[in-house]
Amino acid sequence: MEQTAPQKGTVTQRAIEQIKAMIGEGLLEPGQRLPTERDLATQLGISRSSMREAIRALTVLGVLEARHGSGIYVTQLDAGDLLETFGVVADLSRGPRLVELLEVRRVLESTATALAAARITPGQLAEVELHLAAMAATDDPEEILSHDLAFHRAIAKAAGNDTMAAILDGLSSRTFRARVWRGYQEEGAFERTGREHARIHRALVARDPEAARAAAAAHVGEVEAWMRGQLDAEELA
Amino acid sequence: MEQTAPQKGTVTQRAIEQIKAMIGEGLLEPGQRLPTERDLATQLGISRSSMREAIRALTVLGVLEARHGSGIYVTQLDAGDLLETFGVVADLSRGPRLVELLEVRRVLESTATALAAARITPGQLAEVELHLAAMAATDDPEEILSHDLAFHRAIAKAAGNDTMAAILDGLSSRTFRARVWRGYQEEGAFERTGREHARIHRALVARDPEAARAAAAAHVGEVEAWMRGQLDAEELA
DNA sequence: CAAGCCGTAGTGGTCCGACCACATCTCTGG
DNA sequence: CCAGAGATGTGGTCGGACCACTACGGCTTG
Repeated sequence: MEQTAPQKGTVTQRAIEQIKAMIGEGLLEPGQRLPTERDLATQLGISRSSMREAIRALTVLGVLEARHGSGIYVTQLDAGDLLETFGVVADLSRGPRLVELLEVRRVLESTATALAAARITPGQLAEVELHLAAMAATDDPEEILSHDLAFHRAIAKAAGNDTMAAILDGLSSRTFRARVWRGYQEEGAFERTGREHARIHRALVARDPEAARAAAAAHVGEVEAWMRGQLDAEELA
Repeated sequence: MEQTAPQKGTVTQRAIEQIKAMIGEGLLEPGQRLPTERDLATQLGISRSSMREAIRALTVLGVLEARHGSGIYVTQLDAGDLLETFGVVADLSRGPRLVELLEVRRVLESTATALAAARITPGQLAEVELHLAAMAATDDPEEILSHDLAFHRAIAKAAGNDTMAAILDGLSSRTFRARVWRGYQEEGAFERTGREHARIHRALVARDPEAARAAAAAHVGEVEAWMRGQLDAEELA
């Protein structure tokens, strides 16, 4: 009698689409609490198991958030929430795709750095300098990695485009970065990296977008070139 | 006794990480078939329900693919597979974030178009021209939309960076594009769009990367400006 | 002998009902 | 008035049953 959906795909898939549609149509606002799993399952006419799978799917996509004992909530739908999954791409990529990833990062990072040079506030600049100093003050690779990430993240944030910053964040996921640094440090590339960071910093201080763009592009380009070299070496082996 | 994992997070979450790790470490190759859900659940010491949720999660991430009656397989892990989820970002974004999305797209699309101008093959150029002609030959908005998407997709593909192409694809998801076109056509912007496409095409034929970059940036920039105008109008209302 | 049909075993898909772990509110006792 | 103990409701996990579909093999048939 009530034939709302004409049977396409699995029930779970349908449930995912329906909830997504509800959010898209504004029926569910960011931060809002959803009915319980049991109620939702009843409403959509499916079992709780299937509903749970749908919820799990939307959870990993950063659309929903399940709090044990409390309920299911729509996330803020921030760029960061939705783009968190981007990290798995970097983690699971290998070979030629790593170069492609770096190519994309070079394009975005140089643009973001240029924008940051024009827009960065004194407070944001101070944070950038903090990470820069921290990197120079230690020899612990783990710590350097952390501040390297934070350094670029702070710059991306200062560019004023959260979406771009979130993508860059995913493009530089921790495990991805760690893989690069591991082989990187054996070639005594720390000094050169430090110089490149300093160059980027100078451009930000000078509020020179063109210089910032060039410095950032060169910085990522170095890693890119190194990665290409690694791939060629592997091929010969 | 055998305390392999020291209880962190939910069981399902752990299962997701474990399978992801297996793939990351090369224990599971692209295209390979996994054990059955029942066996996997036993191996990881969890129930089938939890295992199914983990599989569902990795499925929506484009890492695994479940074929009813056949088994579970690792995808090719292509950029397209992994970045399919990117579309939901575009679908669920609203307001200012749409502008940010277009800003990212402008940066990437202009770069991709420039690369395409340098690398495009005659065959690829022919496909681009096919969609260009198809757009000019019809008045059906639906069909124009399809060929508009295909036009840009073909160019991105010709740039030779599949990852970048996949991101651009997500950035121009169908529903996102449809929303723009709907209001766009009321302002008789078809002609201008046509001219912009022609300009891009000329640059490709001339194999002029700089011209291609400029044309693509201007093209996306137009949409960007229109979107900004829409937002301002909404604010006043 | 070869080609096609068909049955069967095995797989993912769905459902159910029970119980556990945790968060939150309420009610009690000081 | 407040702190703590309990009750309630929520998501998390489990086990088992059955359905829908695929793939494979043997069987029939030409």
